[in-house]
Amino acid sequence: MSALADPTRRRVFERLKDGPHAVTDIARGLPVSRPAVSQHLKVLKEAGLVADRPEGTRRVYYIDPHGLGALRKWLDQFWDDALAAFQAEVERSARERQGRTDEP
Amino acid sequence: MSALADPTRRRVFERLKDGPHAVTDIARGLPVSRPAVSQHLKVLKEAGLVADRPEGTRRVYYIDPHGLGALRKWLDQFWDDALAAFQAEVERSARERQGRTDEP
DNA sequence: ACTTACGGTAAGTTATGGCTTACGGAAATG
DNA sequence: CATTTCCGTAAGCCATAACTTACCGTAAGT
Repeated sequence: MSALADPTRRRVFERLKDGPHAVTDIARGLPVSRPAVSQHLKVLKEAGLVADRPEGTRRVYYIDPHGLGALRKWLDQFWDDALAAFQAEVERSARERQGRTDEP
Repeated sequence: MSALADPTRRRVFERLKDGPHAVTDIARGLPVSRPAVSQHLKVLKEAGLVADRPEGTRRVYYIDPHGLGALRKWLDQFWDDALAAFQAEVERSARERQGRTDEP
């Protein structure tokens, strides 16, 4: 999750959304150097968000659905809990407002 | 998204998962000072992930379902696109392997 | 075999951001 | 009105991380 913090790294990641790309190809259009992109890809790979395969002299990177799925699962769980707490709070708030109509 | 990068800030956020809490209450149990928690809450608020209301002399923070929903939506969209690209790639790869059985 | 293209890694610099201490303002309490 | 509690903000420090340049290994083309 902290792997997607940096804006540039997110751009690298989003660049892979439409399919596999080589490193130089990814770096094209980004305001940073190619080694910087390599370093970002390393972080994304360690986070399990991307994978890579050699293809001749170049290295093709693509999104790893496994890591992205884990992130989605975490967020969904969080969403369920938070929503439940939120609704409970709304009800509690309503009950409190109701009880206060005849207090001071 | 980059708002949830820092581990401490995630702990602050997760602390609100079960309902609203005041600042001092949140800081209790965390290894950082209260002002640090305030700063984290400021970031989370600017990201639209939490909201707050004054309650006497204290300030109660709670998760904003709207911001969290937006994040979830973004991730779901990303998931769909990435998965589609991944499956297309798998098919392309299979087709390539098939075509290569009688080449060289 | 020589050359060229591609990409990972090292070293060093700079910038970003998280933390602390210190201070000031607003609301309840007496 | 004085005091206390709660919280946000400012200033400064320090660790981390993002970026660049330079270098080296590897695979393809000629």
